[in-house]
Amino acid sequence: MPQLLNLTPSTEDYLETIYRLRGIGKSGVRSSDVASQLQVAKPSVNRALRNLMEGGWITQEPYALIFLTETGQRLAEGIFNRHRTLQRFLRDVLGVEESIAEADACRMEHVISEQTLAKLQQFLSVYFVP
Amino acid sequence: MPQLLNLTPSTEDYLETIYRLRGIGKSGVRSSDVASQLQVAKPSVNRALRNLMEGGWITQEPYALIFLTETGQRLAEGIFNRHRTLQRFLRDVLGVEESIAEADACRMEHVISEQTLAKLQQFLSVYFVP
DNA sequence: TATCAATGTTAGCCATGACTAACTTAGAGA
DNA sequence: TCTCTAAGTTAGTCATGGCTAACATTGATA
Repeated sequence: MPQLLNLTPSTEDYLETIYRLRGIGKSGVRSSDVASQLQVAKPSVNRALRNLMEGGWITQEPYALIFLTETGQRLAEGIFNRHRTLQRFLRDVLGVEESIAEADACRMEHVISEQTLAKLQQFLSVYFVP
Repeated sequence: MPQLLNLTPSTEDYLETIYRLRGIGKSGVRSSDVASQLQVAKPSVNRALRNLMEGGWITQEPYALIFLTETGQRLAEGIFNRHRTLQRFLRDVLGVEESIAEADACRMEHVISEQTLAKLQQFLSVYFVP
């Protein structure tokens, strides 16, 4: 478990959401879109963004769009990768319903080790075309 | 996800620990053993026990041993079952190292759905003798 | 049986991460 | 260009779940 323990599950969720809303490269994300996506109030986002800025994972000028930094993007990709791997495994290997697989992946992505992730990926690559 | 969301991960950990320390039936568990097992301070246990009592999952007279109630025991068995299933799956199916599988199971047991648990058990029963 | 060390409890602090209320700012449209 | 609504921010509250310090109780042993 490498950087896993630097970010809390909550903070990982914010980072992943910014990534998924395409806060990549030159495009940016609005704070209120993060709020509605995660179903939280705007001030909750505001505080989380401050944490993410202090960690150097995003940049944001006051009242402006949110952008991932290079390291933030790498980190978000890692989280999203865990999510996608778990989701595929639950759905395609175990046969868990789509929506339940999605919800479970959302929670499990914050707690699995690097090794378990690697083994899951290995399992998928053997049984399915990636 | 049935009663899952009634208990927090932390509270589930306390309940499971009491169960594993054999707080079953007529035998009881000492508060300080829970503390050392979970590596937390005694007052943290004390507060958690109050929550567990309010939920009706344990009984404890002041300064005396902790006992699981009937519903507490059932709940703890469920948590422990999730733990054991995950651990076996990670270790025996995926080939994750014993100690890492244990640590992952410890965290994942609090977040997986009933359906995913059932699918994991089904998978194990097909490939291994239970 | 008196003592004292281990166990259990209480009170109060801190960080996290939600929230609402109240404000400031930005920018689109009249 | 003025206004006014939506977006963003600040301040302050609450619950959870850790912690330490200090106190209370119990029970084994001298």
